[in-house]
Amino acid sequence: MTRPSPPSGSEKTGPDAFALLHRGVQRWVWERRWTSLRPIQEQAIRPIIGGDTDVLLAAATAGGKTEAVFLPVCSVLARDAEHGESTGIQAVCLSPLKALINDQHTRLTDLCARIGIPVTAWHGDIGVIQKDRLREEPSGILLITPESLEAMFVTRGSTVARLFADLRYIVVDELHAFLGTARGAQLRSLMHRLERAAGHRAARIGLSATLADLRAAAEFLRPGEGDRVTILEDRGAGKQLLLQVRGYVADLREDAEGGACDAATGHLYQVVRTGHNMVFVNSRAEAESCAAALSEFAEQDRIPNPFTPHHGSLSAELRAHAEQRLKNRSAPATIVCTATLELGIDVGWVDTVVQLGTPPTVAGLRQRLGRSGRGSAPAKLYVYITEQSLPETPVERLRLDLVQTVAMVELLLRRWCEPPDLETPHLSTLVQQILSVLAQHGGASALRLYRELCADGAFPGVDEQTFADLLRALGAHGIVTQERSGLLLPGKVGETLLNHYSFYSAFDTVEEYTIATVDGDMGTMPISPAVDTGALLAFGGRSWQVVEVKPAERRVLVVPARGGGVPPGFAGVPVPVSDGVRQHMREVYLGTDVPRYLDEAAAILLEEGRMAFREIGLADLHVHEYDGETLLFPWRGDRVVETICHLLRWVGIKAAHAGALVTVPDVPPERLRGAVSRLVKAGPPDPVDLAGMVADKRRHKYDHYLGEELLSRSYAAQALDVPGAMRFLEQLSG
DNA sequence: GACCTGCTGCGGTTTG
Repeated sequence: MTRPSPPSGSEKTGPDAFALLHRGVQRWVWERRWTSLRPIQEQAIRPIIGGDTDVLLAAATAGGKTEAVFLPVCSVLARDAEHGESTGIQAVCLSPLKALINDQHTRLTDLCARIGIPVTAWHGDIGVIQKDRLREEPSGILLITPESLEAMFVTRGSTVARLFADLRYIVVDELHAFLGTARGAQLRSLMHRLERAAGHRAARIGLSATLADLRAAAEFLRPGEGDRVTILEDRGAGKQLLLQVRGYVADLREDAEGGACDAATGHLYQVVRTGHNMVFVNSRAEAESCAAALSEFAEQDRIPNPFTPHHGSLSAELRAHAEQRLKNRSAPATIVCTATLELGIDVGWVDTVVQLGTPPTVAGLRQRLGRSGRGSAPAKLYVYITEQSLPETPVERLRLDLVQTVAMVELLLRRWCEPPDLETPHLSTLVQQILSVLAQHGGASALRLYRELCADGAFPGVDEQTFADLLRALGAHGIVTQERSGLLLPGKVGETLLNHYSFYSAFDTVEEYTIATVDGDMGTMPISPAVDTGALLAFGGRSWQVVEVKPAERRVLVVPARGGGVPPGFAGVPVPVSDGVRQHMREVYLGTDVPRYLDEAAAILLEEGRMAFREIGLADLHVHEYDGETLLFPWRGDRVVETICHLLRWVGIKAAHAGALVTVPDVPPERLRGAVSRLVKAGPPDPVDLAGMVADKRRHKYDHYLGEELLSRSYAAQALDVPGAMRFLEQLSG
């Protein structure tokens, strides 16, 4: 066969970056007939082969990140193998999804087989045979979830040091998915514990979507040394974006199925009835009802139904089937999905991305948009916003959904996105990690625990005093117990937690029913609200009738029905709106220009919102009286708004958080101002005291073992912003 | 009205 000339180098990396790759790896690249490596792939070779620096690689989905990491990693491993130097797993790749691991396993197997490096995929669906094989002969590359790695520490702690003795690289896939989350705190701790078990540092390599603050991501990757991480970014060629925000009005009070909703769905149908498209919605119920509504249009048109719902309550099989339909280019296919398809699961390029309703976050909107634009074709995004007809209340007149959407699109175009909270210690996850370390070593001293978990910043911000307080609280709850020698062991409750498989995840989930048909399980639904025999359900894009509920087995049996199903009552918590978005909403109200990406109806809605903003007098005031209630408009994120409510309650005023605003019943503006002035004069309470007043402070899996004092401190740090709230109250009183 | 993610070990039954 003919050999194309090797890919050429760029100025920045020198002409011989490709030459640094192992011969077997070079051969594999030639066989792929790649005419050149992408810039980020070339830039990554030198620092990764050098092995003496951590690397953060940021590029859009399908930007070739996986190869950028594994061409050099495999080169190093292949050379080691030739010198017979390795006796253990040399590279661990931590990934947030099982589907991504399967994907990567397929992609890497061919390259690695070529150079004789074993690749092992390891997660809950992988059989015990493959796992045993790796435990007996540890070597090569391990692709694993944080939860499975956690399980390895807990159930076979004594073997970890041997398995990872030769560890050179820790790769984190989709790093942005971990930032600022419980799972992220766990991941950080696991990386730290891996290096401690190995007895040396490994080069950490993070793969991320392009995010606004890559320095913050670097700091997450190597706490305390983020400024020494090598950052490689491929911002792409600045792909052209075709964007339209479409406005609709619907009278929600009279008929939820009203005419304007149909108008929006009717237009949407015309946009997505052909080609390959993704419609993102903000809830699982909406994914079901929207897919059903679109399917009805298809039925009326007598065309094969191209619409499939996709969300987290559907079984893995049904989801894989939907993904397969979208990938298959021979027939039109449109998937109606929630955030499940934001992460990097490969569904190929799609023609058009649609967002129904306000996007959840700017970062999420960017991820969703990134799915569109095949090759050099422009990315195409439609956003549909439905506001109420005949608005009466200030909230209705302000057209908040549309204005929030405009603010988010503007921020997206400026490359801004929500900053993750990386500073606050995640005490719930620290509880999990304490138990895990005790299981790993069969007990440990308090000092060893502190060194292993908190030193070097795996849990930044946890000082020795806080750690001691935490251990005391855990002792009081039977999570840990102390021997006379001082050795800490899991307590009775701790043992129970450790012995159940649900221990390995850092996040919490509620128990659910499995929805079962004669052909197999379709997915899950909440146990509450209760479902009765005979009820009609819309699920997986079809209608079903419940024939039996088996509470003991946690199963609901269903049979196909002819239609009329309603989506199950999925439970959920709101996604908080960030400070940056709310502050920019105020700018949008104060502005006068009408963005070109608004259709006529959306432009009218924006003008209506701006007019209401001026009429209510919000340009100068942040307070308004309506229908016996005083309304406050802080134009700040949900965290600040929530804190304002707590501060008002602190001085005896009943205040409620309602989206962007605070409502205060039965207190006229003047009296409220007086109370706020006194609060400002007296100065704010200690945030921990303020938190102490909050009835239910539990937010994370193990929060209820923290004890009142630590829980208040944790809540104050994570959920409150007292300085931010005081700034608004000072404006109000001033 | 409101996202997503993950999971061991063992005992039992069935099948070739």
